[in-house]
Amino acid sequence: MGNKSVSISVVRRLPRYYRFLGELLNHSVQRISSRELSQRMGLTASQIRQDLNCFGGFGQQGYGYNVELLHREIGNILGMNQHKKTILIGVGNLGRAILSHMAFEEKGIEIIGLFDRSEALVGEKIGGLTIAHTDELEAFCRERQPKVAILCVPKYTAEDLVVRLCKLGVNAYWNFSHYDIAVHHPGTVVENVHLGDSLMTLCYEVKEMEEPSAPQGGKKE
Amino acid sequence: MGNKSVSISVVRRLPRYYRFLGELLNHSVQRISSRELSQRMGLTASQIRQDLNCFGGFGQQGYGYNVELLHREIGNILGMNQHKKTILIGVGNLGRAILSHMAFEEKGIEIIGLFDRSEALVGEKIGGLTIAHTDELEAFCRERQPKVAILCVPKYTAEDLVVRLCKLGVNAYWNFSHYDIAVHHPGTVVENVHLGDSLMTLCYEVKEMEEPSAPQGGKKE
DNA sequence: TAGATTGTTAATCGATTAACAATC
DNA sequence: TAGATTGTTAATCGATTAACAATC
Repeated sequence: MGNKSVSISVVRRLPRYYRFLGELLNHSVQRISSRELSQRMGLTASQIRQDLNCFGGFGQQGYGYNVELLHREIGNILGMNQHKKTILIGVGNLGRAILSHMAFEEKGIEIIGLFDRSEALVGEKIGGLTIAHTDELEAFCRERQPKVAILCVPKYTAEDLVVRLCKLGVNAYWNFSHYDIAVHHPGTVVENVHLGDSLMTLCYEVKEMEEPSAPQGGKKE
Repeated sequence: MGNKSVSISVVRRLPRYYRFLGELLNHSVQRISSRELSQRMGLTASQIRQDLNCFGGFGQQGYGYNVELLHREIGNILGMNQHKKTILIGVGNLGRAILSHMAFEEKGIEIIGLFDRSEALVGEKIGGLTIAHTDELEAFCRERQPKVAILCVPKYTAEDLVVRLCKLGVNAYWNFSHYDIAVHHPGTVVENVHLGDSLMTLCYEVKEMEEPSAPQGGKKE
């Protein structure tokens, strides 16, 4: 079929489609047209049809899309039926929040290990898993072969960890640190969550809303 | 100067520039060319120059950019010198993680109130602020006039809260919920942090890496 | 001055939207 | 069949990259 790889813009919209379809499903909606979905989601119908057709013809002319089928298909495309062995490193506030907050299993992620470098935390149990010291990473990874790591550690810690993890065959990262994994380790798959960047973007927009595009400093006169 | 509003793609890159420049500053680097910065950041020099020139001519031909000046300018563009009155709603795991994790003041955000609807949490003190019940929102906002709300609550709670907050003049949201504020309340400024979506995007890429673009179900044959 | 590097215009590339024939 | 709505091609729009004259 010669699929040329789907653009990241499209991929990033899939989870949102998945959520909306899940809700329609909860409301027992059986079919939906691209037009109606587009109105609910604030997109164009064209875009929805284009996006979906990157992966296959899931609709039917004159009818629209079967909600349940489409929901399931997108779930499969996103790999939510998998069991990707995953470790989480850094069990501070953020790590704990993520652990308790995300529905990992239903996203195809299986957390098989927790690590921290603070002796005070090592040995503590969270959701059936015991926090191990980061010194144990090598032994653990050789035995259990995790594919994904969630990094809830500061930048300088991440830097060292990623070097070690890459050697151990971990090449996918959900990265909450400011360390630029993709730049330093090409060939890895990285999804960055830069909360600070997001907040700063909001700040910009707030400022813009209040005093629209005040010309900046700029050129000497 | 007739600034036409800067595209969101550009704005989203500003925090990253800011971080890189901050680090150069820490390493006592005084000047940098777009070319060298582009290599460090994994961008093109062209893009950096285009981006910066949306806001003014901060460089100097034959020299490059003064790191300290540029860092400060971008900080100002992002409004980091402001004191935006902000409330945080939902002081569970995620809310706490964010409170302890973000350097709010240095981003121009001043947290002036914490709210939760759980009686068990009301009265607890975190970082000098006492958690109040969400019932108090109206009284609080009328008196203190916050501009920004951070929503660390589930979707159905957010739905109700945003309606109330909009009436109270809060029109900027850092949104961790799945409620689609922008679709339902045009005129607000919203920055979504959809952790689940981010994780699912990673899952897709992991799957793609392992079994490159397996053709999907698609058309009946 | 010569060399370096910007600011800015033009060219390219990619993503979104519009249009419409195919078809259920 | 007539109406609806897809899948897909073509047109538009916007963002990125390349090129180069301006200038420090």
